[in-house]
Amino acid sequence: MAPAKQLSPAEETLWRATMRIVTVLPSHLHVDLVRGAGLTASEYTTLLHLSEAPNREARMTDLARSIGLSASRTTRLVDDLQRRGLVTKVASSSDARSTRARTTTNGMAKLRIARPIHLESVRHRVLEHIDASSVEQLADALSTVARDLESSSRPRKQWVSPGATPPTVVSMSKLI
Amino acid sequence: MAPAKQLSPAEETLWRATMRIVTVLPSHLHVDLVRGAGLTASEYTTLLHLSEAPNREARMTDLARSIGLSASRTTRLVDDLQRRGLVTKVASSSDARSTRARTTTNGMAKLRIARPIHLESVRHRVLEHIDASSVEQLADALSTVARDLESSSRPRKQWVSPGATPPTVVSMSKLI
DNA sequence: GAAGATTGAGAGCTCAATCTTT
DNA sequence: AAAGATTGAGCTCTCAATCTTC
Repeated sequence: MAPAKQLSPAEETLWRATMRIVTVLPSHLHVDLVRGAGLTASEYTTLLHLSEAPNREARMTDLARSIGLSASRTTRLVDDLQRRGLVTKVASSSDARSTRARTTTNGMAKLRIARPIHLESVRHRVLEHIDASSVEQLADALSTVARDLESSSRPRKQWVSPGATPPTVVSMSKLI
Repeated sequence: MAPAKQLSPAEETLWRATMRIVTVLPSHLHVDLVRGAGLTASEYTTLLHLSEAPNREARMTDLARSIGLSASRTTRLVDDLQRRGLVTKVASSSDARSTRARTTTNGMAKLRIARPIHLESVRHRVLEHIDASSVEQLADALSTVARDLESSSRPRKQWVSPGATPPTVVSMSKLI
């Protein structure tokens, strides 16, 4: 465990930019989507993942993992989408413990409306501001970071500090 | 308004990596900080910004803007830090409307403990996985994106869809 | 009236505890 | 026991409304 070196100037620049993007981008995309299509980011992602799954359906647990939310949040999210007619929950035929979520025709229609709105948002907020010639190398570099991030220890359970165990809710406002 | 072109393969790769980073990185950094130093990401950022400000203090409104949180959230955050002795609130001498937050000696000490822990986290989670030769160009590209993100219309107020106005809370779970 | 700060209400999310089925 | 899903409690955060001072 080295004694935590300072960041080099280039690293510091990179880091501040990263933090700013990580902080600000999600809310932009979210708002664009809510305004344009009446879907939250989580709802859009849920519908998108289901739409790409075999038979347009998935187990709750698998869905939770792929959209990156907790099981409990996924339950409430899907229940809400069901109330709005965009998704249905069906009992699994092979395992009575599990529930499967499936997109309805309305859900697919909603997604077809939302998709171009979101793509436009992605272009407008990010892609337009990247030089076309550097897209490829950027894709490479960030893919590596993303992959290694996945494999690094998941930040769950277990606590090192003594005493109480504060809950792990994340916010992140411009950590530098 | 063009009819929303699809993403090219390279763009799609870049986009998925971006979304994965934006989704996963904050929670990693947050947890590393909470475990290692007993500060949330927002608390750390607050202390850091105050520590860099003239006289280690700032108006609540200015602080809110620089840490990227709402005024109300900042109020409650600072109140909590004050309860823990890391910050004090002082009345402004020039404008009776405004309150200024100032870090205490304890707050500075806490920050000195947290800083190397956070830097180690940043290196471990991100910088280590980037080739040294590409840090500079990455810094350039992301800085441009970050800058343009700042200047693009802030996603506040005003609604286009008819009827109710859903609140704008963001989550973002792997939007693709 | 507008700006600065706070309070009230409520959304999104997580963890821990629980219930059912394997 | 362990896995899948849900419920209860509680945190972070935002918007809208309010209060005070300019």
